[in-house]
Amino acid sequence: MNSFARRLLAWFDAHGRHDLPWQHPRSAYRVWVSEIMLQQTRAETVIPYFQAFMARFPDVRALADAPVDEVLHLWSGLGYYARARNLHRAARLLLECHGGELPAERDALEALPGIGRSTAAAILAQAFGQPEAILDGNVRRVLARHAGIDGWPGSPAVQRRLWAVAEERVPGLRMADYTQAIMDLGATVCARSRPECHRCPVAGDCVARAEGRVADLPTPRPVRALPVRTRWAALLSVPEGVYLERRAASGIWGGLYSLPERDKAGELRDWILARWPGARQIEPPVDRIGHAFSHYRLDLRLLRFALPPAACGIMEGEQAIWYNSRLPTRVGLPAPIERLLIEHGDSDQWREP
DNA sequence: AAGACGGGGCC
DNA sequence: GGCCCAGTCTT
Repeated sequence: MNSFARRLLAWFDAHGRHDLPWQHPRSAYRVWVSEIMLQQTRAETVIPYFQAFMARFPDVRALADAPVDEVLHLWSGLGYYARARNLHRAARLLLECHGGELPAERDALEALPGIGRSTAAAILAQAFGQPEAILDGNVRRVLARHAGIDGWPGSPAVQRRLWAVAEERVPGLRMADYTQAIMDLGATVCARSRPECHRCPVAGDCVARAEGRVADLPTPRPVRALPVRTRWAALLSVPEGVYLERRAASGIWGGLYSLPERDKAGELRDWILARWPGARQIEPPVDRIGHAFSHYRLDLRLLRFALPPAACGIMEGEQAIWYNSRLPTRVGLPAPIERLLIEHGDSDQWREP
């Protein structure tokens, strides 16, 4: 075993995290779900979602048998909702093609939706003990610093070098522990800001440490300004609730339920009045929700409407619901929309006086 | 190769 | 308010 892995494992035995929920018990299914949740999301954020998910979907069959809306419901607030839809699709594929078990082969894993190179490797290493290298954000940071690799890790050339280093250092033994160890080191000691090099088991031969470049590695992504996108949304109230419709499966908030939206206020108003001729706009007319995505900033402006009492019954359909925060429907909601509905609570307050 | 895709935690 | 995270998929 190489010296890097040996020191890391000794550190892990003494200081690593041994109490994460997906470690007890460590089944392939639990490792898989945890790895998907952990994509782009911190462990502390994931833990409560993981617990709720396992309570509701204890195995592949429970997940496959559930309606996708319920999976999205338990994913609400976690973001990147394609992950949840892929997880659900993959569970159904596992039942069809792999007897409901996760395959222990890299190609078969990577063929499942939502599983790429790193996640496949994480499952193989942690659930099956195979000598596969992972390369997630934490590992990228540890290796870029320890090996002194310059350049933004998003670029293909830098990625290739990082993968090569990651593979060189795989120990072959204790793969579950090693995989957890290198992620833990990145999550705790070798953190993005204020790394604690004095506590690092591999600081002795860390290139960034030796060259005083710990704070400069890994190289940050090139800067670019975020565009602002303005959209108009309608808060349509009846005593029974607020009108929500299912969004398209792809794109922002895919598959979640949200307020009807248009690019222009006029388009939105015209659509509403055509559908509900008795709708009346409520003053003050405009409220707004600001929301930052990784690639643009959303300025969502709200128009409020009260509908005639009979409106509710007409519109019930599979793609639209009347949502009441006191009797929440089990569907996925975007985090800022859920906050709005909770803040305003009872829909009765939007009724006309 | 580049862009799309969420939300929260941290500074 | 900016940065970026336990990546993958689409184009």
